[in-house]
Amino acid sequence: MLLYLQSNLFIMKSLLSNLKISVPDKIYLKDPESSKLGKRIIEHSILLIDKIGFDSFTFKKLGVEIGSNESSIYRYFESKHKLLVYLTSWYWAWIEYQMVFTTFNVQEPKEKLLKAIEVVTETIEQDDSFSHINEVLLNKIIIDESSKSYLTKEVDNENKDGYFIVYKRMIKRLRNMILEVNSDYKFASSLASTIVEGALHQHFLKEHFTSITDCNDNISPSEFFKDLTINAITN
Amino acid sequence: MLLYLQSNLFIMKSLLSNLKISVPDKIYLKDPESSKLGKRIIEHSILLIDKIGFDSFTFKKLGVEIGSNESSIYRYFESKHKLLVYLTSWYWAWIEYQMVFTTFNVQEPKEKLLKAIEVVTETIEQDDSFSHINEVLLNKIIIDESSKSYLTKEVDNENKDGYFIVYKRMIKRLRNMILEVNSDYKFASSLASTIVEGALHQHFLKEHFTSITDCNDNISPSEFFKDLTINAITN
DNA sequence: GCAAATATAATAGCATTACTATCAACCTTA
DNA sequence: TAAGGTTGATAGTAATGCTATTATATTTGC
Repeated sequence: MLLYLQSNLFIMKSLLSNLKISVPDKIYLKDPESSKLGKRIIEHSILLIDKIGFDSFTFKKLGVEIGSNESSIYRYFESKHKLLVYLTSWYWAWIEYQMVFTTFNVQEPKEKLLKAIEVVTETIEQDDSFSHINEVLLNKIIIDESSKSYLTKEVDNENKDGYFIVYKRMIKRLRNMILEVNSDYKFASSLASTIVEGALHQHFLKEHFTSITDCNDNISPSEFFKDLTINAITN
Repeated sequence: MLLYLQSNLFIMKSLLSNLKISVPDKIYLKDPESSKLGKRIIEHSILLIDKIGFDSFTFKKLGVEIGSNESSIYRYFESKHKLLVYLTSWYWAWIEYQMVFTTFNVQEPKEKLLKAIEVVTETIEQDDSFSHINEVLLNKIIIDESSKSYLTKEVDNENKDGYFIVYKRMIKRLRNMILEVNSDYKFASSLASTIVEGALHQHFLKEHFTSITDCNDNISPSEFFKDLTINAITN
């Protein structure tokens, strides 16, 4: 199955190189995909946030990193918060694409669901379709920082403005696959959101709080959540 | 069972009024429980963080709120981050106490586990044992802000210094109760940590992202996690 | 009841942050 | 070649996250 997944990934990557991951345009002032500087902002923001953490990250420091001016970065994003929202949206849109592609031709609902869970919970492998984006580091940022994008006093307004649609849409797809296996299951949405956030959390724990997780180099969060899901919905 | 739980709570509260919730002393410079000002700092930090959010919260604003000086607050806590770590430790120690007390005399492992899950996942009711602490608001803060206490570049050092032992100890108790029901279950630690963080997350979703949760006024996160746990570990 | 010790308040100061504004330079492309 | 848009440089501002110093209360121990 791993081999199958990998060859799938190969086909998908060649497809993706002609595609643009679509992020809601309210998030940015100017589309960073539309210019060289914009791409450098995305590329180096990922490197810098991974290096010093989102809390210490500033546009001034990013400016130094890309040999550009702070004020130029402000022309793309209103604030570092919006940049984080952009990065998380991009990430989930990319995961969503992989999820849809990987499960598209799978008939058996259970097999389909398990593949989808794998896509959202597995450790990320480098994808070279988007040369300026380091997906491995972006995944680390999602694990360490993404919850800060919605744990704010402005969530409800930003949610109304569509900042989190990609994330919610991806979770709804997962919920639907759960319901395809068992349409009587009462908690499909909660299970889907628990799988996604829970997997990020288990990845965090295996790096920092090893005593309260079973996940490590041998047991992956993916394994745990596949077992959990199957037991929860099939009886 | 609800009645039984409530009478238990009554006995527990009278007990608690003679007890002090113990928080690791590395977290503070001066024990806020040791003075009137210290207690005012805790009391009003809960009110103010709930009101304006942790990101906008500053010691200067808190000083205004309690009619005291910024520099006086700095004598109790090095930073607002440490104050958050203090509040979360206090909260989990309080939950841990309720968990131990509520399950103490319960013989049947499954019943014991279900009661423990209820304690960690249910919406909090006001507890008047600690007059300066509003547990309902503190619970809201835990839902909205607690992950910021460990999602930092300093986690590993702070973890070594024991900042998170209360939290980890509470999760280990829950893991042990899972193992008492089924000692062969392979993911007891991951399940315990998923229940605790997952419940906070579901509480957040039912307030802000209702489309990706099944939880609402009729279905509680507690119900979901009890069902999930039983299906996961019994077969 | 008074002195000593301790806690708190007031003020100032400082580097950094998170921006905004202005203007100049440059680079396209019609 | 003029016009429009993009980027860079510089400056400025209010707020943040502290530290330091000194003065004033308050508690306590004798």
